Amino acid sequence: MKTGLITRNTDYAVRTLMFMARRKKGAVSVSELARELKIPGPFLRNIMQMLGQKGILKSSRGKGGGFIFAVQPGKIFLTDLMKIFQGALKINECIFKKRVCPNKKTCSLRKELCEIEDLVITRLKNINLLSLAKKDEENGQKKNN
Amino acid sequence: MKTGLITRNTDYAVRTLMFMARRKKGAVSVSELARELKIPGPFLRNIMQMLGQKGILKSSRGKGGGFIFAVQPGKIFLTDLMKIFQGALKINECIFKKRVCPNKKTCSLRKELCEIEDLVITRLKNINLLSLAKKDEENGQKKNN
DNA sequence: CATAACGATACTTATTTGGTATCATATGGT
DNA sequence: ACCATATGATACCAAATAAGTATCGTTATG
Repeated sequence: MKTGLITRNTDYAVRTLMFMARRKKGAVSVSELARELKIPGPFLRNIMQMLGQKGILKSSRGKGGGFIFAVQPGKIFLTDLMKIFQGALKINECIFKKRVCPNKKTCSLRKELCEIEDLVITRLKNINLLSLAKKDEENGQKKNN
Repeated sequence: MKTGLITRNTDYAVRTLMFMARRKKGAVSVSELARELKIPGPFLRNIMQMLGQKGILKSSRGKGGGFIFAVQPGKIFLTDLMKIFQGALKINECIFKKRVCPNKKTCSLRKELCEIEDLVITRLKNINLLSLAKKDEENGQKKNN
């Protein structure tokens, strides 16, 4: 299936923020992040700028500048990033939205899909960047033992 | 979000099969279905041919010909149709699949998404065409009272 | 004042999705 | 026999979305 749950930019954003959460220290530049995470530099730049605009990150310009969290990683949820990069949280869009759908109210397919959508969104809402980063670290340590 | 759970052809297939399940009678032609369901004829034709090839429907050619179920609607699941039109059931594709992902094993994002994927697929596997059609009918009746 | 950073924004390219078109073959009714 | 109406197979086209680049400008530091 090519219709995935999260897109590339959301994914990159998540991984980058996870990296930053673990790294702690001060501002990080896009070029360092791109190098470290093997993400195309210019693309990551867009992503970071977006996160800045949306208030997730703060930026400082000039030599030694870069990005730091404006919001605690524990308070950044996967759904926030999905909203930023993918728009409204919907995994099921009624095909007949724009056309005339005579049975929007009665459509049982729609009902089922909406239920599943709710399920997914509920789960996604509970995933925050801090816990993701922590779990990653734990898993990494296990692996090394 | 544009990355939805089911695509147009799957959706059309579901609605068409629901229609056929309720209609019962013998073979139905694509042109009738297209007219009735307001789906672009040539597109629906592809869809129906696909369903024929995959053994969901049987077809008869010539005047009076058309499609009938080869499998009982109660034994056709949403996941079957998704597989046919959207390929393998995956709502989360690891971004680094083709590249080198150093932490596929430890990636906590991946883990979370896989869990959600399982949840969704479990639900989808339980949805069959007969029950969809029945529920639709019930809902329609309620509406009319 | 050069260099290294971000801000804003426009542009290009690749992929996927949605939809058409065409030619061939089969079937039933007159 | 023949024509209208079906599907079979397949190739093609177009619109939308996703992924990635490029450029010019501004700000800060050493």
